[in-house]
Amino acid sequence: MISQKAKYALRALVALARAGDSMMIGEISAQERIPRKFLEQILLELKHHGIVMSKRGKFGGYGLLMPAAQITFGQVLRIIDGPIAPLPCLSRIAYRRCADCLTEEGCEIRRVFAKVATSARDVLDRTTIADSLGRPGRMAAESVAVP
Amino acid sequence: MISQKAKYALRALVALARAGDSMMIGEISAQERIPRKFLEQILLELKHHGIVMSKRGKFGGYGLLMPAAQITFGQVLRIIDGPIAPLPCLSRIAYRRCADCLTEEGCEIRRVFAKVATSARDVLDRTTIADSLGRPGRMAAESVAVP
DNA sequence: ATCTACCCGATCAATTAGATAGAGTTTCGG
DNA sequence: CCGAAACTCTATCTAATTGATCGGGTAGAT
Repeated sequence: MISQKAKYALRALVALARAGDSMMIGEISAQERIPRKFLEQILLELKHHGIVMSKRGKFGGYGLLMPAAQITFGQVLRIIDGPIAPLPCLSRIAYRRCADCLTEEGCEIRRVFAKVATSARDVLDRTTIADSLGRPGRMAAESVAVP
Repeated sequence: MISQKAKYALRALVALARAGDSMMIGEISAQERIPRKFLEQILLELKHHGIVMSKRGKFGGYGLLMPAAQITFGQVLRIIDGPIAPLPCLSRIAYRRCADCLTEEGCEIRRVFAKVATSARDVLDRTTIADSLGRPGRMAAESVAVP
């Protein structure tokens, strides 16, 4: 399960992408039904990671810092929830050896979950906020296809 | 991330499958480096779900109740960790509507994670304990293939 | 009888999730 | 310059979950 926080972060980014320009925290909060103060934290975190930018003061607000077609779900999930990998010994951003595992190559569990991790990353690192906005059909790879 | 508990459960089952017959908790615990009392809980839970059986008294122990080729990773994970789905609204065993989501069909987040869930289940529900025991190569689907 | 090994409920410490609070800082209109 | 609006940041809180331990209970073999 992904955290509620990550879901909120993705929803906020989708809202910003759909709006096409900057929005105030209050607007996003109301439109997406996200607790306002919680959303503040989330957007701040996304800002610190260079995903969004903000303008302070009256008529301030948040806007995307990168094109929506360059922000992947994987990127956002890693910022908010940490590793996507189902086991610490399979994480690329926060690898940790399993303390109770003798040899990594011989680990049956690891072998199976490596496949799960690969296919999850396949989807999450290829799907962008812009992709998710489109009609239910085609996403990622197919988005560049010729009609 | 799957829980430590689920990892222990899978490791215990793999150990039982490899051994080919029943083992005492103490043996599994020592061989797999799993805290003994914690392992008791886990095996008990697996027993309640019909995955393993036990014999009490002197020379007692645990054994697989189903052939290792019929116990899937998905099955074990659902017993120990609950739903595999990354969102409650995508779970088959514990569906819950997202409280903050207006329409399920229009939810961009859901659409993307539905793909992740499908590919995770593809692996986890097709891979059995027996599969994981084999040589690093071939698993699941391919195991019935003609040479 | 009694030793062994499983059965099972209670408890516990540490961490995390989800959220709220509040003081501070920047920016603008007038 | 003033003050309202809006973002910034750190601290704190509560409930739930995780990972684990404890201590007795009960069945079975000798």
